[in-house]
Amino acid sequence: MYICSMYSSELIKGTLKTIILNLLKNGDKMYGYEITQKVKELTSDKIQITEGALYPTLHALEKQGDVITEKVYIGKRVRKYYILTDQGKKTVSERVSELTDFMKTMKFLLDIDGSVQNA
Amino acid sequence: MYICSMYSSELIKGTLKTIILNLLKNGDKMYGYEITQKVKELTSDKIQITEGALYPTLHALEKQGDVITEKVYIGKRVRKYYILTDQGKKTVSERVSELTDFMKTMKFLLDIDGSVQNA
DNA sequence: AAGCAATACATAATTTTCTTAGGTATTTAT
DNA sequence: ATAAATACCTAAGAAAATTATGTATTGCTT
Repeated sequence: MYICSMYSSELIKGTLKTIILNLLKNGDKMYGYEITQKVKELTSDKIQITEGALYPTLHALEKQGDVITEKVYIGKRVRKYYILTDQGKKTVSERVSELTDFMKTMKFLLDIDGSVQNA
Repeated sequence: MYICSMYSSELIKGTLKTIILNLLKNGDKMYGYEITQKVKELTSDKIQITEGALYPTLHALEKQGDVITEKVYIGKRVRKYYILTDQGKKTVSERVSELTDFMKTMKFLLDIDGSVQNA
């Protein structure tokens, strides 16, 4: 899984596209490595995206038209920036709403018996 | 995926064990079919566990010692009840805490840029 | 200057987990 | 009678991650 340090490997999957798209939401262009570092930083190392998960996902997002890319050379080293398309913007809000709704449903489902979770 | 009606097939995976274990938390013994119906009912049809996902998961939970089973015959039809073990109780609280924490992390990660989600 | 860590990209084999599709059989409602 | 609901199960395939590689540049340390 792309989560290494904190969460068990079976817990949550399928949120990677949502995480990536959401980071690009406000028009920032970001490159792959930058995304991994940003997520790591924002979550205090709780979520660490591995490269084996990241790059195939970025390529899939490009293929389905949610992002376009822009290569930039920093010296001899290449950086591939990812920018959200208009379609991508639609996808982000759909995905985030969906995830928000799912989390509400899960919260209800897990608290339903009356016991209160420590959080 | 085991979610049919509402959530996209890529969104969330890996929460099935947590859902099942949590339903058994307060000592209720439940059988497979009952679990699918309970989840369907509690989530207003938003989450529908398919049998192809359910039974292998139940067998895995038994194998790893989180539940034990008890066969009961209702007429000629068999029901296999699942009951949480002491180890299972530990697993539930770990899983639920983990999921709760992950959802908090995700919420922070998705709201970080200042925009407010409609929920 | 050598060597290691960090930066930056990428793919491939494997594993896990779910979907889809199939199978058996009993009970209840029409 | 026959269809729908109840109740169990497995197997083939797909999707998404993990783990293990690979390449190459840049910066830091000794």
